[in-house]
Amino acid sequence: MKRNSRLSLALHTLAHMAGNPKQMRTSSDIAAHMGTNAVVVRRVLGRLREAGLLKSEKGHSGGWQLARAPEKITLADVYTGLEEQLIARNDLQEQPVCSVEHTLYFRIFGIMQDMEQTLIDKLASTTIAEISEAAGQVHPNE
Amino acid sequence: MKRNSRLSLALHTLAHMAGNPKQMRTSSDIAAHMGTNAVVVRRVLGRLREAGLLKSEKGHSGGWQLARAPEKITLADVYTGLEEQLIARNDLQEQPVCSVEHTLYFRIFGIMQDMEQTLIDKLASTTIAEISEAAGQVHPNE
DNA sequence: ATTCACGTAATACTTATCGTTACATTAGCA
DNA sequence: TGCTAATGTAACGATAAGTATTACGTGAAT
Repeated sequence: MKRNSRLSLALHTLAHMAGNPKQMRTSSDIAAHMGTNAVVVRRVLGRLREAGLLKSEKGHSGGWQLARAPEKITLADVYTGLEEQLIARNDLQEQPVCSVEHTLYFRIFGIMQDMEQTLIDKLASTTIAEISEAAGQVHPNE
Repeated sequence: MKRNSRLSLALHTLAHMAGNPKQMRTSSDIAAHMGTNAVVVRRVLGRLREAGLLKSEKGHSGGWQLARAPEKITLADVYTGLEEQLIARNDLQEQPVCSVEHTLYFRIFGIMQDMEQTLIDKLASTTIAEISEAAGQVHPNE
């Protein structure tokens, strides 16, 4: 078990979808490809649906699809859609009383905020369509 | 309990030490101030001793001290001394077979490596002496 | 010698994440 | 209308990382 594999799972799945946006994929099929469980897939992709990146349909012939063109979905969209906060997570406890800790808190907090934004900027420069193309489409149906 | 409080603990402790470098501090006293256990303190500070930032002495009147002037210890020294890898940790599994995953892996890996270096650069611009001064030395003996 | 401090192994505790099961809901299809 | 296949979610268990605690060995000062 890895810590925080949600982003990998999401990016990997959407990059595949970018290779064939029309195709409807079930959480079960996706889970098999990713080596995990269908419920886990639905949990992760559910967040991206709320973020407007994916559509899901219930019932027979239901499943998952991109909600918009893969050229218009960046890696940053996926990252922020998951509300990950990989860097600037607030385990920098509550407001400290000690003046040294207080000073450190704000210095580090500021740096982490900058870093978080830098990461998003870097991720924003690549779309899932580019990933799909770069991968060479070895499996055009996936 | 917080996840990865080692860096906070280390920075906080060293910033205090910067305010009065001559003073010898016991892991017990430090632990009391930080709200943790003496063994935890020794574990964390032990890494910084190996990194050459601290000296420790056993026996009566033993304890911990900075190994060099606080003006010559940056936040980056502390970070790298702990070998933290806050960002670029390798929970990006082994070499993937799937071409899409492979492509993603290298793209993300490259970004994370850049981020890690960026973080170190940012931390390197501040010394623990500066933190101590900015904190206003409310408690000159700590 | 005794005491005080570090060094470290072993173990338990806590928390986040992931995996699994179970069941309700919804939509197509015969 | 029932059956099947899919999502949506709650509940619970399993695992791993981090931290806390206990215990004991070692070294140095008094």
